[in-house]
Amino acid sequence: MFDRTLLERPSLEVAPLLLGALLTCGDVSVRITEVEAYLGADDPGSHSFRGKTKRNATMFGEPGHLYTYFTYGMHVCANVVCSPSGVATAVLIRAGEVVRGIPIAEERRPTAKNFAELARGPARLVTSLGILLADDGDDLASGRVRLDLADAVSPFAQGPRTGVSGAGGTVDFPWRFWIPGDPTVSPYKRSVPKKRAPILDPLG
DNA sequence: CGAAGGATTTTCT
DNA sequence: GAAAATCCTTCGT
Repeated sequence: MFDRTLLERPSLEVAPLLLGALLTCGDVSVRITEVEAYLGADDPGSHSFRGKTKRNATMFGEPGHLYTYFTYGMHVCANVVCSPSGVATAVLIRAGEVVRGIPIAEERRPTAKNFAELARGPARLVTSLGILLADDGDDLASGRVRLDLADAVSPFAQGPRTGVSGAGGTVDFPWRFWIPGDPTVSPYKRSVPKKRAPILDPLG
């Protein structure tokens, strides 16, 4: 099931609807367990904050398309474009559970020590599925990468977004959504980071 | 288990 | 030229 009208809403409303949904590329499918909403004008952490560029053009287009981007010199991340054309919001897919094509995913992610690590983390999920930078802009209803909202009904938890540095990371907004207790949700940044002050030794 | 540092290149200032 | 919506390895407890 793919309903584009659901995705025409702002990413903050769409994000929880994606939990439990199925993302498929080729012979591998992932059940989405963790996402983050990215807004437009009011969100310094969003790629679309400073207007349209060559990289983020897909975010400004029709909802229900795939927005992929290259980051940290080696990683690709995947988003679902939300909001009507001209309004740039999107939901970053942060983690999921591989439910089909596990042997293929294991081959692509040899460093994964167990099934939960196959797609735990945005770049890992993209690697397991085999999503490419070239898939940017694809229609999730008919493209190489597809989204199925059929089972997207799960209880969800909500908390601060993670991994966002710069201006967008100085304030914690509850723009991250996940399925509580799921082993595939990123463990290294919790909903309430410990964030202890560094322990200083007065004697040096 | 947690903290810290390196890898590596695109993008925008 | 600096920062970046990350991941992996290593080292310490």
